Amino acid sequence: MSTVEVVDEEGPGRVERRRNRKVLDILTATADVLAERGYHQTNLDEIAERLDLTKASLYHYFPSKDELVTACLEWVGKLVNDRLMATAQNREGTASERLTALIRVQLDSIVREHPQMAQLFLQPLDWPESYRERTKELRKEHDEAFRTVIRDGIASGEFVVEDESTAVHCLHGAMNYVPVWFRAKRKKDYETMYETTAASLLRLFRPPAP
Amino acid sequence: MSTVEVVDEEGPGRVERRRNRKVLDILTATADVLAERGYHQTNLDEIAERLDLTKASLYHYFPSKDELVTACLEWVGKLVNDRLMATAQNREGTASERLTALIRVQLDSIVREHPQMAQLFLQPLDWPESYRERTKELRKEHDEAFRTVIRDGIASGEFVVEDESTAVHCLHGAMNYVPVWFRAKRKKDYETMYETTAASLLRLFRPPAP
Amino acid sequence: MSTVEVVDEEGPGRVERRRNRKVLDILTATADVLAERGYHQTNLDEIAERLDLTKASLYHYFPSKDELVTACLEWVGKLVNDRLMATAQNREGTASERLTALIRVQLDSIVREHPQMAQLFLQPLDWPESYRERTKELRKEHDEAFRTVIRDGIASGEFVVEDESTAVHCLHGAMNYVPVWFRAKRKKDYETMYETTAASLLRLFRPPAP
Amino acid sequence: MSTVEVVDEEGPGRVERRRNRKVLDILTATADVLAERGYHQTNLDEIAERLDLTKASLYHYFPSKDELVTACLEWVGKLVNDRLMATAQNREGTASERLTALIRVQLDSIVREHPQMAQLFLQPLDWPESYRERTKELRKEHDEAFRTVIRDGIASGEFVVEDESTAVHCLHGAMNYVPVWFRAKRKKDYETMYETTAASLLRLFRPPAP
DNA sequence: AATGAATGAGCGTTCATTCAT
DNA sequence: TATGAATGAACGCTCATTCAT
Repeated sequence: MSTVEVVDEEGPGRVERRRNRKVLDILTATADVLAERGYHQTNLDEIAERLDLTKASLYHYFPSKDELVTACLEWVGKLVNDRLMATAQNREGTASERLTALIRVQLDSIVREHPQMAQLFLQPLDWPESYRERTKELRKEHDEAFRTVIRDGIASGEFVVEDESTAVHCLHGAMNYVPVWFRAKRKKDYETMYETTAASLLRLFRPPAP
Repeated sequence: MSTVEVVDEEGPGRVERRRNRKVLDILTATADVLAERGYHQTNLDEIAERLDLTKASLYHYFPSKDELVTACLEWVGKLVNDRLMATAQNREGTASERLTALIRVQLDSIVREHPQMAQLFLQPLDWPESYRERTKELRKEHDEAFRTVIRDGIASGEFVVEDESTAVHCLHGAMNYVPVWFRAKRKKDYETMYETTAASLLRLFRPPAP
Repeated sequence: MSTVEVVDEEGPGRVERRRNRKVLDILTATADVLAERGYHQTNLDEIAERLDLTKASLYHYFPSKDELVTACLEWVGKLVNDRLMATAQNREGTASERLTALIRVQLDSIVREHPQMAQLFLQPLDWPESYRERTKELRKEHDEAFRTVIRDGIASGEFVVEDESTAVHCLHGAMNYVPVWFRAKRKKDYETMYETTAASLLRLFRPPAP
Repeated sequence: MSTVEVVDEEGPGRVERRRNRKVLDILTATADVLAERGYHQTNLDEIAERLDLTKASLYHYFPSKDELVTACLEWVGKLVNDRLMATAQNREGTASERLTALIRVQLDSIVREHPQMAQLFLQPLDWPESYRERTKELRKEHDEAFRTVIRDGIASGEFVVEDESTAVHCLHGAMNYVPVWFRAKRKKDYETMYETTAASLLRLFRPPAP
């Protein structure tokens, strides 16, 4: 029962496709509720209700609340990581341009697409311990996407940091905090925020004035 | 029952002093449990047990769990804000030196003194809505401590930012994220981390190389 | 839908034979799970899984869990009763020899062949009331097999009892208790246990020393 | 929180006495429901209802259903064992008289006083594994009460058995089965049944006629 | 005949809150 | 002031049963 594997919409049979579609629906609803209420105020009844299902039906797809939430985080995490990886591996442009692109992808993901994603990185104390382990790999991949570009920048002399890890952590902390303070009124606001925030954060890596 | 007012150890009568001392004990225990377990895994039984009290007794001092936690956050928040304010108002030294000092105070507070404080700023989704409002004032004060110095720096030309608010938010996000990734093994580690982190974050405000 | 009738492998048509074979498979699997887990820990999913079926498919053969379990008990009960009856009706040998044979058949059935059978007689309180009634006939037949021989023994003076019913109940209680305490390590152990237990229980009927 | 210790009605303070009395009430109600419905059909709501309590209130006295049931079995088991021990240690009379007394005590306990006690020894498969371990000590004590007298009888030549363990197991099996088949109509019936059953079972140990 | 999906009813457990003493 | 007792509301989870395909 591989419900926790990231879902592949291309199942062979009709039945599997139906099931996968349903799993996707459930993951989407779960992501929504998580985003609105947070983990502890997310209960299975609410998720089920949004899907016009009963709580018990969710257990046909996921064996527990924790597995459901984990699957949800892994699913969204994978989506984000894929975008980041694709962006990171594009070696055109300066390190600054590439890092800016990464920051924009990340901000777009956690602010607009999947507001709850930030939680994945913030790792609140009162989430079940299991999540930390289950999403370790995701966080590692995520980190690597950024480190790849940053190390390229350092190697080429375009970036200068006192301590790489510290700088990267500060970058992540600052990015993941954005959903807390940013509220868009118009669509244009997102773009402006991405621009300004990326410019600000780039300074963590660009050499300072003497 | 103005339990949410910050407690003043100097009450007029003997009885009130006794009560205030007890309230302080409760707040301390609450802060400890919050720091260890996080909000949702913090239950009144555990707080009471640490105080050799019963759950019911807590209700003589705080009318609800939310009030208790709020009072706790306000108490700790006040302590931090006071330290920050004192630091911010000391106008000796360059803006960089003063901002560095602020960052060190903040990191020391949320990493070493009151690990749960960071939650106050991260505002997890699944905390009761009320906290956000109740701690608004605290966050404003806190923000102002930093803004005071940063504006001085900008005014004097020592600091240069594209957007002040964005830079400040990034600073806060990065600082509050530190408890998530930093683990000290020796006492000395704190000092080193303060140093490196402050140096890193200062770049958000120092003029970049052309 | 006479699923509770004992299944006769010789159905007229091909289709019925197929069906009857399937019913037998289901009963066998049910008996296994009942024996391993006991009634309340037996769920339809587990039975279905062992048959490479789904829970829903079981409902094509039995209208409810209770009917399935009842049918299972009746099936196994019939098997045991048939063996007992055949043994009881063989009038060769002394009453002691014939009773010993019955005891061995019964022990062999409930300890080795169908460990769950004992439950049929122990009638645990928390089984649905219906079982008691549905298996009444079986218990009666079962009882009669033993009574036949015992009465013969009493009539011939070989057996002497204060109260026949009491002695028979004691016999049953003692036999059905064997699965609780007996654990075989080698095949030979069964034989030894049959021997010793039968010898012990025979005393309930043999005339005591004066 | 020693709720599982056998309750001592003599607590020092008034509060403790009140609590112990309540614990006893709960154990009694639990024993009743267990006796009527069996373990799996016993739910906390029913126990609570009989006590004019809510399910949640039970958790002030016992941390889980399993602990409650275990405590109940241990409580009743202790009562029976104490009676048995006292009877066994009285060395007056012949071994037959002493064993008869033990059998009467046991029958009285499981048929009249605590009908559910028999379950303790029958160890149904579908009870949680934990019970088997938790009540091991009780069963051992129980067994020893009988063995003491039986060994005395064997030593003095009054009893003769092929295999002591087998005989004792048969005795237990037969005794614990009594609640299944015996229904008293008048008070006198108990006495008659004790008499007849004890006489019958004694044969397991008395030397058989040659 | 077979099954995936769905569900209702039920259960054990947790916990903030209330109240009489 | 302190507390033991009690509780209602909620939640995660299980499972026999039903039904459309």
